[in-house]
This record gives sequence, C-alpha cells and structure tokens, in this order.
Amino acid sequence: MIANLAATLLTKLTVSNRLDGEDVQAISRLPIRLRHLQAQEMIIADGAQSEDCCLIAEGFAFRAKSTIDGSRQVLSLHIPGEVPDLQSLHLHIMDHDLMALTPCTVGFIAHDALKALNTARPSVAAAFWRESLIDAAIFREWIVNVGRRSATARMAHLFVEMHQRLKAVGRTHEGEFAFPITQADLADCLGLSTVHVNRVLQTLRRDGVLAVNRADYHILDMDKMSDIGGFDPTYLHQDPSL
Amino acid sequence: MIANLAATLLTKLTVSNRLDGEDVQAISRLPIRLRHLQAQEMIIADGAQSEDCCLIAEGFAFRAKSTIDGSRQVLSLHIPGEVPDLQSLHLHIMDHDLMALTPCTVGFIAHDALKALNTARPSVAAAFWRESLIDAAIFREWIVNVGRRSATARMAHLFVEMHQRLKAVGRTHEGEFAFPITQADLADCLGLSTVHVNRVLQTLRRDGVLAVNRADYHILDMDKMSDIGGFDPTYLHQDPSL
DNA sequence: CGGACTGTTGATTCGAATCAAAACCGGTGG
DNA sequence: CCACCGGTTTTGATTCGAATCAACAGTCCG
Repeated sequence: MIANLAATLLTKLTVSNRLDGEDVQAISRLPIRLRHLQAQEMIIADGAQSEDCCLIAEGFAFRAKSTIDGSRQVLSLHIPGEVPDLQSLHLHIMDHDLMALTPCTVGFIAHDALKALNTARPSVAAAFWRESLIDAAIFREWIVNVGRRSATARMAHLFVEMHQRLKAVGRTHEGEFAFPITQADLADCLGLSTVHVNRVLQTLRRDGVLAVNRADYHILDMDKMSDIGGFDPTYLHQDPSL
Repeated sequence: MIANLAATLLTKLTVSNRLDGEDVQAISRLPIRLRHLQAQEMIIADGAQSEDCCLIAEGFAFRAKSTIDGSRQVLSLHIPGEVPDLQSLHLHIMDHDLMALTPCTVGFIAHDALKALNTARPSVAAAFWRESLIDAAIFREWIVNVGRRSATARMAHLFVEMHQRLKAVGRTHEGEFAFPITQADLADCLGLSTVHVNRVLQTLRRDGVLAVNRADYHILDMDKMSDIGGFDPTYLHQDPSL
C-alpha cells in the first residue's frame, strides 16, 4: 500500500526531476498515513494550519478560493502523484481550500518526516522545491488564461494542459483521458458561468475537436485544440534537464 | 553599494522570515553585479536561460506573458528587495518575460553563488523557498482577481496589495505610496482594457477612496478600499511565525 | 417513484471591449 | 520661448461576449 503510494509520488517526481537510487529509497521509506475521501470532501480549509502534506494516490483534487460575495475560483487541479499542499511545509496557514474533486485515495505525510528527508537528501529537497516552482508556473499560466483568453481558448487550454500532465504520468490513451469534473466546477476553473461553459463545450464538440462521454474526455484533434487554446507546454517544465 | 543592495534584500527577506546573524553575514557577502535599467527594458525574455538572479534595488519590475494574438497579461509586480526570477534557480528556461516597469537599479547574483549559499546555510535556503511560495500565493490571489472579481474590485485589491507590500518594507506614508505605472500597464495587470481602467479609476476618485497625482497614489480610505477589493492579507504571509 | 444533482436551452441584460477622436503632458529642438 | 512630437489620459458612441434569469430534460440512486 504505502509502497504503492510512494511509487505514485515517484512517478510524478521523475517527470520533472532526476533522482538517484538513494533518493528513491529514502522517498520509499516515508511514513504515509492512508485515507479515503468522498467527492467534494474538504482536505484542508482556508485559514487552517496543518502538520502534514497530502499526496494524491488516486482521484483528482483541487484548490479553490471563495470571494465574499460567494463566488468561487478554482486555483489548480491535481492529479495522482502530486502533493497539492506542499507549500504548507513553509507557509503555516492555508490561504485557500484544498478539496477532493472526485472520490480520492490520499496519503498524509508528516511535515517532520518531509523536513528530515529534505535535510538528509538535498537533491530531494531540490526536487520538491522545483515541484513547487512548477506549481507556480502553472498558476502564472492560469492568470493568463482567465485574464486574457476568450472563453473557448481558456477551455481548450485547460483540456490540453490536463492531457499533457496526465500523459506524463501515463494516464492517457491517444488523446483520451478520464476527467471527472462537472460543468459547474469547470466554470469555477475558468472564471465563467456554468451556462457559458455548457455552450462552449457544445461548440468544441460541434467543431469536432472534442468528444465527451461522462468523465471520458477525448481530444479528437490535438493540434487544433492546442491552437484554439494558444497552448505552449514550456511552462509545465517537464524536461528535468531544463 | 553592494552592501546597500544586500541590505535591501535583507529588509524584504526579514518581512516574512527569521534570519540569524550568521545568515545575515552570509547574505551580505554575496557577490552582486550592479546594473541600471531603463523603463520597459527587458531583463530576461520568455524562452531564455539565465545564469543569475536579479535583485531589485530601486524601482519596479514586472513579469508578463504574451498571447499569440498580441495581448499581454502582467503576472506580478515587483518592488525593491525582491528577486523576481528566483525560480530560475531550479527552472532553467523562462516561461515569461521579466521587465523593468520604471527605471531600475538591479543587482545580478550568480546562480552558483546562491546555490553555494543555500548549501552552506539551510535556513537561508528555507527563506528563499518560502519567498518563492509566497510568490505563488500572490499568483493564486491574482487568479481570483482576474477570474472572479469585478473591474472595480480588482483594481481596489491590487492597490491595497501594493500598499501592504510596500508598507512592509517602509515605502509608504499613511496610505500614500509611489506607484509609477501607466493605465495601459494597469490594464495588463487586471485583464482589462485601458479605457475601462481609466473609467474605474475615475469612479474610485469620485467616491473619495483614492487620489492619484502622477505616480503618487493615496488611498484615502483604507477600510473602504479593502472592502471594495475584498482584501484579506493572509495570502501575503508576512508573519514569519506562521 | 421521487428527489437531487447535472446538463441543456432560450430570452434578456449588463459589464467591459472596441473604435475613434480629442485633450493633456513632458520633453526636444529650432 | 514656442511649436512640435510621442506617449498617456480622457471622452463618447457602439458592439459584443458572457452573465443572469428561468425553465426544462436527463441521469443516477436510495
């Protein structure tokens, strides 16, 4: 079990980082507390302080922030192998919510254990730091997305990003991937209304670039979809040598 | 000179981090190469690889990304004491532009020197990591800003944020601060058109919450401005103990 | 079967973009 | 000292993308 969890983490870490055998060993030895979560279950709430980090083993999670007038903005989507609250290692108060998007299996790793690992293995610390910087790079792209792209481009960009990230951990099959998100949550990712999300989805389907069947997304024409979204993968920093 | 640059960096670092005497010494000994920049001068371009980080000593800088259709989104604004391209330490290719907003004095610090410092003094490494996480926290808030807030709220939020950050390094006087930005650049920060920025500015002035005289911004009613922007300072993580 | 989400459709409104032009400002040079 | 210039700010008229409001259909599940 725990071995499986660590393996998921390692799969993700090695997308963007080089780790040697000792690093892998040390990570595999991390004590991880398993937990199962329901869809929409809160993992850590805005304002809370936590003593551990959450590793997603199976399912999707998201981070979000609510404004006073009740509207919500999703800040990031997280896939298996990611640690969406890695920042809590150094920022001790949450400035947003972390929630399960779908039913999830997650592992909790104590801050103390992670800190000890970082001290013992600087290369692992560097990898985690780099992961948190990639996180920030994705935030930057999302600022561009909601700030300057049309509704259609935004949505296309998000789909290509999710495909690219899932592909890197082997969770796609020729443009197809599981993406279990409601249109309402999509709207909160993109800064749009659900009604408009629904309409934009229809045009993407009508134009033959996307097929959706429940949670099964299929990007039928990746080049066209990338074009529509103005997608450039540089910001994902998936090449460990760069 | 170099001592002055390091002092500016230390002022900023100690807003959010605890550093001991040895840390301060080590930072003060960093070799820094001085440079003067004109307004709108490129510091590092999207796609470039750099060997050093840029410390702002005087003036303002910004990071921005351009979409294919030519529009631009500003991702962050940077004030004296900040290192806007700290991420280049671990992400070796730029995924956005870094430019001077105003005439700037900046110091360049070699990656090698910073990496040596991080190895020698883990507490400094932790401080820099934390700084980069605060950077990410600000990105998150900006996603909310452009994604879910009205034009007026966005602008108010940005003004309060800038005031709060400048205040922390002693660059405000009772709601007044120098903020030398054109309405066009403001528009690119907020995902708005310049025309609309101009109109929103007028309403803020008319409502008596803001006075602007060239680059001199004066928030006349901080509570009201914070209210309009829905501002909550938690995300700035200015308390080193949290 | 009924109820609660989720997705879909249509009609209407509204905030902000766009287009276009004028006013303003600081600097430069004749 | 004033005419001129480029950049910035301001104003008005119009258009447009997306939100809102409201209702209805589909699907899952107890």
